[in-house]
Amino acid sequence: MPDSLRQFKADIFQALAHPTRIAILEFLSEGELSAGALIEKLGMEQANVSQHLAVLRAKQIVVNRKAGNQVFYSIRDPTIGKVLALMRKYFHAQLKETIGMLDEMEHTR
Amino acid sequence: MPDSLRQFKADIFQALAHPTRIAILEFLSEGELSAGALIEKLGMEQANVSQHLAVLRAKQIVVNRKAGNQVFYSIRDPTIGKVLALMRKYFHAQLKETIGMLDEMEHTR
DNA sequence: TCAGTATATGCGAAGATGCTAATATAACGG
DNA sequence: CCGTTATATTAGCATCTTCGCATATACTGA
Repeated sequence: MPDSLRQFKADIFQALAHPTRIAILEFLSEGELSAGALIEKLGMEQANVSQHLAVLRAKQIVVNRKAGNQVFYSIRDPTIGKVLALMRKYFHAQLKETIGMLDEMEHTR
Repeated sequence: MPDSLRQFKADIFQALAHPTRIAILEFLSEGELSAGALIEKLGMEQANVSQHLAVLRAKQIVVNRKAGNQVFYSIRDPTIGKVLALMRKYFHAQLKETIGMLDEMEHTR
């Protein structure tokens, strides 16, 4: 695989590599939301959220639609949602494994 | 979802957010490899590859096994491989969309 | 024990990222 | 046109990341 493809993937992962942006995508995975609605749900500075949205826009992970005064955001490709779902699964697997290890330690103590 | 979970996911994505580390994982997805083999396949500085491996180790994305002189690495959870496969699919979808746009521009020119 | 091979780690420079505060742009109602 | 609301952008600072270089550690065979 050419390095440019890997760079592309790395860029997408980089865009996902922030808790706030993950939160934004999780909210958006349930449907379109205005920037203001996101700001309220996240409870963060307006400028900060706007910057995170800019990152997601730059990588074309989200698209926006202007409606009068407001800007509505949505996830462009549902595959991104699947990636997040897989990560959830991954997290659970890791958690179970950790618990299993703790269990074993408990028994062999 | 609590923020700690999002932080966890973000940390994993951060670990994936580098072309070299993606290359490493792609090589490892075909099976266990020694650090030396990876260095050769990647054609990069030994110390650099070792640092990237350290990042992947820290997030427990890869595990290592010592065998005499060498250290063999492998992917701990195949879910990570699935995430990479999904990203490949995502890339193709994006590519197709871009080509489609170019096509349209061509026709309406 | 010593030389050689394989791998990891520490350090400093250069660049990227994320935050806050301030400011800019755009659309609306009056 | 004016003030207000919604959103984006800029600037400055602190922190993190990545790299190359040097060095450390660990194992092997003589």
